[in-house]
Amino acid sequence: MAKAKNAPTMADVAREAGVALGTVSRVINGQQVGEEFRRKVEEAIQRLGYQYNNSGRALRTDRTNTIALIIPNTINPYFALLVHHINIELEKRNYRMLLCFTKYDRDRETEFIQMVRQNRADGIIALTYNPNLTIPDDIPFVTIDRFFSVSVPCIAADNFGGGRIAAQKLAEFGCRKVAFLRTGSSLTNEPSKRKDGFVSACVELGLSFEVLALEDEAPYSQFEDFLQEHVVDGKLSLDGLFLGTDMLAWQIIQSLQRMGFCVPEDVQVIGFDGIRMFGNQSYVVSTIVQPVQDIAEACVSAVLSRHLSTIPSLICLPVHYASGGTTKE
Amino acid sequence: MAKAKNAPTMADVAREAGVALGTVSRVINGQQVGEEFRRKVEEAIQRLGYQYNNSGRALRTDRTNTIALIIPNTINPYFALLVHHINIELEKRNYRMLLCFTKYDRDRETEFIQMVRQNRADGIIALTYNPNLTIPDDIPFVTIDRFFSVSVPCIAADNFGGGRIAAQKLAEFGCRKVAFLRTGSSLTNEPSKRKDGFVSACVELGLSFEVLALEDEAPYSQFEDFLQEHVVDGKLSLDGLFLGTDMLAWQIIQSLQRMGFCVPEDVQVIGFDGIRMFGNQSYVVSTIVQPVQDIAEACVSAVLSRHLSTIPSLICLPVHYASGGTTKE
DNA sequence: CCCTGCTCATGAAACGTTTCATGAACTCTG
DNA sequence: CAGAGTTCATGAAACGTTTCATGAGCAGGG
Repeated sequence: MAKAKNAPTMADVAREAGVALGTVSRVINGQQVGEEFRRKVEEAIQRLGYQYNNSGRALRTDRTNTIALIIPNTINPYFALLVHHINIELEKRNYRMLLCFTKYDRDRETEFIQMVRQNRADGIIALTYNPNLTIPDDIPFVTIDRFFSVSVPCIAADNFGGGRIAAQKLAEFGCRKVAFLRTGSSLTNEPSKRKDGFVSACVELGLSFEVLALEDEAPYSQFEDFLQEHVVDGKLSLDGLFLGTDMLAWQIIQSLQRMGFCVPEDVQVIGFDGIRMFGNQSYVVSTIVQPVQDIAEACVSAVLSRHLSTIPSLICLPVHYASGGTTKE
Repeated sequence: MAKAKNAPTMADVAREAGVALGTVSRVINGQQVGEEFRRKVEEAIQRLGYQYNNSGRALRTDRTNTIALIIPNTINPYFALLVHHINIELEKRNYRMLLCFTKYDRDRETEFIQMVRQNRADGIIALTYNPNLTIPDDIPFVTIDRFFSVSVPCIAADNFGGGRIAAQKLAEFGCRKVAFLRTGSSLTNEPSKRKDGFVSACVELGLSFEVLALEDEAPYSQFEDFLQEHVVDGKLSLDGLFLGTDMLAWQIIQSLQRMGFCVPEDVQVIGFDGIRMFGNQSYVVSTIVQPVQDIAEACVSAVLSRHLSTIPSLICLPVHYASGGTTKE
């Protein structure tokens, strides 16, 4: 069966090279070692085909070079993008990723933190859906898009600014009556600022606006009901919509089309996230693009920072608008 | 700083409970232990807030309960789906996932195997793009969609059957002149059987067909050239297309629309994979759906199997057709 | 009552690293 | 040339588990 049972160890290398165990360790870790000793050790490593064993190091140092990422899933393209870039960023720094899918289940989030503790990960990056989550104080903890307290760094896009941009764009397109729709109203989270920014810009721009914020568990049909309520004489009384996410924007566009309305002719629709078809194609809908790569970078440097407490408790990264949508005809 | 330095260990628990170290271990691992001892140990664990430490166990047993997944990225929705289901499947069995993104880079694949070795993962599941990859013989190794040799289990969808279904569907739709387009011709991989199945069914059904198999690195423009060559008198001389992947199908549909053709009125298009918009919406294109969940399950049970050599060297799982596409209008 | 066999807790060794105190071999300074 | 300082290899201890040989305690059979 698999695993060669008597894989050579540092002790074997030391014996082969005729040096002390500690010397081998220092060669491997690139520390100060005399030229001749280094050569002897390296040759011995070659001869024996020695393979470094991280388990030993983890036990001794209590550091695993692993960071846990807690996230609902990898199916939503925004999450998939986050996972991708965080992994790349970790890899750059020689860290591994321990991936935990919560499927939006709050109990699982708690269980995962426990599991992470037992696996001695060196830190946690979490995109959580439990506003009452108990943040561990024994492991460096960084959140994405969720502000818990000043002692827990939160990395987010500039949601407020994004909301403003959305309103400005709708105004540019000539919209006069707009609405903001989203789920997740129960969370005191950063994304809820999308609404705030949107509203503030609508006021400044003199746009008439409405806001529909549903609970997380609200059925999608409630959005359709909202649309129906705004149909008068076969016409939609709204000419611009800003949705909390691209996924919602996509669904709304489908609904509008089923109802016989054309996007963007009858009504402009803007989403949030910056999802692209297959990653490298055009944007799925017109959208406020999140700087996923920068977010990933910020999360990783924050969680790996030696002095977590010196990290700002809220880091906002700039967003931008991009037009998209499947080409009509 | 983070980590509480003197976290209690099994030895502390043993002392607190007044029992031997080994007894604590057996309680924790659910082995035969007297009732009274078990109770004492459990109470001590509670009192001390003891946390199990996996590093110690990994060192001692040389098993980490971790499986590495080597895959190009998580941005392509098909890969994202695989990652998701494999993770879920591993979690069921109390295993963790070590995720390695190759970005289609062959050297990275090799480097990852080395890294996995050092991290002592218990096995590897790989979707590789290097047909010359050296498969390690010291770690259980299972591939997705790539057949290497009889001693390396390969899990795949029934690509041949899928190709047949595609041809049958096109025939049902009334197509007479069809084509199969794909990249990746250089790999002697399972997906290339999509062509074989398609061709065999075309022959049986009396469809006239063409095949365009491009190298991996071929620019997308070559597909557009192919389409252009088949325009005669402003009409497309093909009425059905089968694409190697949904991504390609999606791109082709965009191209066709730009060229002024309607899908499916002018030409039927079928992809392969079963990608859905945001995971739970309708299929992006009409497609042959891969049983991702079953593939994940098969990969995990294979790689965790105690007797890898008894696993069939090729496992094919059934596919099915699903119609999709963004609703026209 | 002795012996055998069983159940089950004990204590110690082992896994492969890192790290630290020790000291050998030099070099420099006055 | 003696003493102080520097560089660098050594040997051993420690990290937190699992596992194994040992033996204590007890029940049953003759």
